[in-house]
Amino acid sequence: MNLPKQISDAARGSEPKGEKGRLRVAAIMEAGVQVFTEKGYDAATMTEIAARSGTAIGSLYRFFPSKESLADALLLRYALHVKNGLAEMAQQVSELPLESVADAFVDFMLVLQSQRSFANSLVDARGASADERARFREVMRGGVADILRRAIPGLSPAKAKLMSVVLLHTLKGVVNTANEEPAIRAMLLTEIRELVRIYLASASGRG
Amino acid sequence: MNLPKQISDAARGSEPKGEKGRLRVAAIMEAGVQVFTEKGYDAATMTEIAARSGTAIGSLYRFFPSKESLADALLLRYALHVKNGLAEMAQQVSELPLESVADAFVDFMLVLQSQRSFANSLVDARGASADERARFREVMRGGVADILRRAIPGLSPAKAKLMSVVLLHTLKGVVNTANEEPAIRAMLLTEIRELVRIYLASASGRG
Amino acid sequence: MNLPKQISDAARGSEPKGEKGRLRVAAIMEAGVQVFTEKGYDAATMTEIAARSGTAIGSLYRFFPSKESLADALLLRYALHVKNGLAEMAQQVSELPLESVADAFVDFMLVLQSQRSFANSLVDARGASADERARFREVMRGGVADILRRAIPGLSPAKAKLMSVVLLHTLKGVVNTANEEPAIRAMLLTEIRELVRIYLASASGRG
Amino acid sequence: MNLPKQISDAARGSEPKGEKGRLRVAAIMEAGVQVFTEKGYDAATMTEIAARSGTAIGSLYRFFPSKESLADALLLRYALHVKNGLAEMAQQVSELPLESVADAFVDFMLVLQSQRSFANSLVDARGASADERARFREVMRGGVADILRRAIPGLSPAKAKLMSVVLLHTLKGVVNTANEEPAIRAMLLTEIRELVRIYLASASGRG
DNA sequence: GATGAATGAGCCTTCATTCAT
DNA sequence: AATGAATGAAGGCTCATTCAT
Repeated sequence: MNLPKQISDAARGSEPKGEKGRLRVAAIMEAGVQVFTEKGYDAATMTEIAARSGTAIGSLYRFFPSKESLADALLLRYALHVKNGLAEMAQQVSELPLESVADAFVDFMLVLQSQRSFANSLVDARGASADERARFREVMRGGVADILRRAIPGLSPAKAKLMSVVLLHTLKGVVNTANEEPAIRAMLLTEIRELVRIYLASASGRG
Repeated sequence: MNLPKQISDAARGSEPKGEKGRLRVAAIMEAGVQVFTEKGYDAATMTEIAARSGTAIGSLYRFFPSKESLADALLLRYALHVKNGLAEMAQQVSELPLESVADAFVDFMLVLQSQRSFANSLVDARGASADERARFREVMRGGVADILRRAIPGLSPAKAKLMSVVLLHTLKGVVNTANEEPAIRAMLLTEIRELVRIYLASASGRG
Repeated sequence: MNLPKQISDAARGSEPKGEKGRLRVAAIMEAGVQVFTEKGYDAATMTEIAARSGTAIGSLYRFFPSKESLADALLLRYALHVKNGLAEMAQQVSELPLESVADAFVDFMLVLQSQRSFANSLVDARGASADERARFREVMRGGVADILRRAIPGLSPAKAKLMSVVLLHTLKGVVNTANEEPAIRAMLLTEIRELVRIYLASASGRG
Repeated sequence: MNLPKQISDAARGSEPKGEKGRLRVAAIMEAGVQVFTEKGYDAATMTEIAARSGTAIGSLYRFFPSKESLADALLLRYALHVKNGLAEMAQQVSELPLESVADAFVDFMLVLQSQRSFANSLVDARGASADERARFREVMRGGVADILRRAIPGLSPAKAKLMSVVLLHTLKGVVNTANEEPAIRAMLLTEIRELVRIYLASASGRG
């Protein structure tokens, strides 16, 4: 796919050079996350990403042959990250009361947060390729749907999928609170927690 | 501010030229909405907006001295539009059962929809100025908060404001459903309606 | 096709602005011929062509939306020029002795000369679009074949076409002599004249 | 000059490394011919040439310190090759009827053909240095002139040189036929043979 | 000596904005 | 006031060449 060339090389074995390459890729990706987050996909420039990561523009293009490929890689990495997180959550969820599950969702978004808002720009602003964006959405929805079915026994797969879409959107609200003043933000988070809680409760009742 | 120059002129009195100017501004704004919606803020070009509105690029710049100012004006107009809609809703809301209020919110978003997604691009993609975006948010929140207080007697202003933020975000989900397949979309809307309903009900109970 | 936008505009009527545009297009094309000739298609830069024609790079792109389109336009113009020249020659040819026809061919190439070598770069170096290059070749061959049939009664169309290819190539040699020292060049031209002469004579005999 | 450094080294004596070096140089040159032929001088990249020859880019630059130097070396080698071919032809030519000499020229170009078109790119596209290109031309002309004097007794050196230029250009037409459809091509070749034949015959008569 | 990651000048192209007409 | 040609900064991207390992 759009994985950086170096990553696939590095996957085969990690010589000293691979090590340096990996560091560089990491630096670029970090810079990418930063710049995309700050400016949005279109306004972000490869030159700035290169500069911010201490890389020559040519080197950046060595690892990511296009702006889109960088966005894709970032999105993919993030998707993987989230997937793992959700998988973990899935394993603990069956033993948790529904309220805690709600909290877990919110907390999960809180943890992602910083890495998250850039994902929003890439997904919303058509930054990444259509494919990658679709994949991303699917991963998110699948992971959440899975948790929901464990948390709410008897929930049909279809219903879980539906809920995952709505829930995911609601949780996106958590990230958006980042722009509010701290005091307000805290209250907003509480409010969102409450909303998620009653959503799950309701579904549990209905289901 | 970023109001079109002609608008302030026109405010003073409407000579034939003012009339023509108003028409032209309207045409530009319509074209602006179209192009921003289709391409997003960054990818939209002033030249295309001018062409699409049958205006010379120079004239466009006479009315809107920068791309951002056009985005600002569009956002402002939209905010006003929404404000009115919400104000209308506010007047009917006190006599409605809470479920109907929930539906009204969703239906309202559905009505806005087309005009709405462009607003999202401008707000999310930093198309408009930070000021205008903030103003936009405030208008939305204020209007919704007002409705909430009427729909749910005893709701404190602060709580209403808080809820408006969360509710607004949830309702944004309505617009996003536009990308889903029709069958799925219908179910998603139902799901969102349900969520809004229980949210209001819960607030009513808690309040 | 790839005609400069301004040219088609100007074709409709020539207002003062059209006049300026035409001048500018002419300047650009002249600079294009120069630079393409000196450096070849690939090594030529749009920036230099712009500078050499006293045009801002943006303006250049207003008239010729891509490097290739400029090359195409240049080739087309040249093709038209040659076509006319050949058509003219065609009308005088039936009354001329074969030797004079041969000379006419060589002289014709001599006249074209300066404009010619750039055409060679564009055609040989894949500078222009494949279409335009094919069209160019066809025009040249058709024109020459036509002349041949008038000059050599009884020449079949197929044979004329064949001969036009060979003759055209031979005549290309005239242009190449431009790099030789004057004294040598004169003798080379005489030699080529002789070759063309005997080629025509032979064909006349054979035909 | 632009000879590969290793070649001069190798000239002194051939240690194992010299042997390996010579192989490598050969591989690079082969790849160079391929890539230059396929893409033309400008579009060819050193990286691809390196890859195609199984050589590290750094090594390529050890042998050929610049793209131009590689082109020069290729042209030189080709010139030598042609020189030998012409020398061979020269020895058989005195016993051949003039028609066969004409055919021999055409056949010779046919044989070179594949290696030839790359030379055209390098020479026409200014790929190689001006010096090397001049040298190349001289070699070709000298070789052909020599043959001409043997084939046509009494031909003055000056006249032979003159004819060689014209003849060489005509023969270049043989290579160009490669782009035509096979049926057409066959006829073109016949036509060229005929032209060369009468050219030689004429010179023989005149001489 | 071999390797290939790193470099950065420079290319083609776009587009917001200006200003002469 | 209207027009649209002109401008040039800036962006994404390529590739010849270098140099640390």
